[in-house]
Amino acid sequence: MNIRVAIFEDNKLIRDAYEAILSGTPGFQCTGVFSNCADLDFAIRKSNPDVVLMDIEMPGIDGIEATGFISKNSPEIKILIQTVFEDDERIFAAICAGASGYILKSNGMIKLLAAITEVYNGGSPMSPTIAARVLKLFQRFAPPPTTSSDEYKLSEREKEVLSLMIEGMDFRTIGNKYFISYETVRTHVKKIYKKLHVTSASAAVALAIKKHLV
Amino acid sequence: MNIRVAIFEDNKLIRDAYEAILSGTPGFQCTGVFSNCADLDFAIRKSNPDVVLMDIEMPGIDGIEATGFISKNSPEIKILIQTVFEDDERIFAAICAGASGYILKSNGMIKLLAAITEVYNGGSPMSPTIAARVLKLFQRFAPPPTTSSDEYKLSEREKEVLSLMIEGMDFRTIGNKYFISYETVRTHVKKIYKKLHVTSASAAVALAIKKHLV
DNA sequence: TCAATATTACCCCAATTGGGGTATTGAGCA
DNA sequence: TGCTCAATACCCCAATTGGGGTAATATTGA
Repeated sequence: MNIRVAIFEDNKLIRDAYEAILSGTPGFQCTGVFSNCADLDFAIRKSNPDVVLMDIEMPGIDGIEATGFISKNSPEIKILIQTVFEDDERIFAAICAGASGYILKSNGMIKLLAAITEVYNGGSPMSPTIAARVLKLFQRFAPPPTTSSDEYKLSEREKEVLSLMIEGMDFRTIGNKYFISYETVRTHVKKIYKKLHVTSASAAVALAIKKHLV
Repeated sequence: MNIRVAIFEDNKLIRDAYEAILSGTPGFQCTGVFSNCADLDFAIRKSNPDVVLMDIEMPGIDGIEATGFISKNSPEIKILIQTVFEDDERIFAAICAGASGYILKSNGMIKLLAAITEVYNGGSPMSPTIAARVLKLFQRFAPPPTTSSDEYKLSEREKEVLSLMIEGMDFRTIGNKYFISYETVRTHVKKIYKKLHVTSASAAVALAIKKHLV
């Protein structure tokens, strides 16, 4: 199966080069080439891509706006940002908009193909310089010392039960899911509450989500 | 000029392999090999590295603690985390501790050398899978994106009540907080459930947190 | 090997919750 | 001026939850 790639790039030379490379490489398939995001919705539906190769700098709707639109409406599509810039603002905006990868145009065609494959497979290729900026941004925005999540030492079963509580299931339904009795679920829940120092499902769920215990 | 590298790794086989590779490759120099972080301060002063290759899983002081210590006391030293694990908690902790790069042990020796060079030059090499997790973590802490919090059209009072439910308060306590009766709180809660299409406090709390309704 | 823990399961009982009503007051709006 | 809706408050009742036990089995760890 080929990886279906749609290209958004305003520079004709680069655009044609990308298209040629993708069309000429086994495993890849260029299903759409666009010089702007004017009719983005149509472009996406028409090209039906697995991966979008997105230039940030474009006239009209820019690549970050377009990224936000695509990731909101078609979250299954991976978006690989391509740019000549590496400033914090754009990186930050692109990530928040839902970009899956962020590489520099200077990286060359072989790396580009590798990056496309990686985003397709769920990874997030980033140039090391980009990654360095992401880490710095991360450290800046990171919340105060969160308690290490297995601080509470929940057992595997307890985590499973807790995760279904987060889905809003009642104890009987949880029991059915795991083929254990209602009373057993209750036993687990009681232990969870003791370990988390809470006395209600709401508080347990809130804590679990906030501290990412599951 | 060689890149001076100190190795912290408890597995002797891996440790020796790293040392051999580094010693045998032009441009690199292994200035210290340590099986634990017992005398970390001394180890760093003695080996005076440009780059520390740090294993996360180590007996005694683990790699993350050690990373925090080094980056605090010698911020000019780059720390490249090496691990077999790729769970969010460790990645997050390592980044916050000041790691410059985070790669998987399965990545192989050639990539290891490339990664060392990249951290030395100020980049942050990351496996694409690691990077994907970092981006997800990032998006989690970044500004509340899509969720138009008034999607569900909760009234102000309802949002207030919901926010206290997230704190794990029971209805009576919530009533006392806002100087309204227990029954009124229940009335609000019922309306909240209808608006959110849930039937339990847990589900309401989970939805509220996930979609940033409050 | 012995102790601790995880997982399973049940009992009892009080408290809370979920869902269905009804009703009054006041604000905002056509 | 009616109409709608938010906010307040109460009633009833069934179901679920929270907290306290006890106990068997299996696995783990020291």
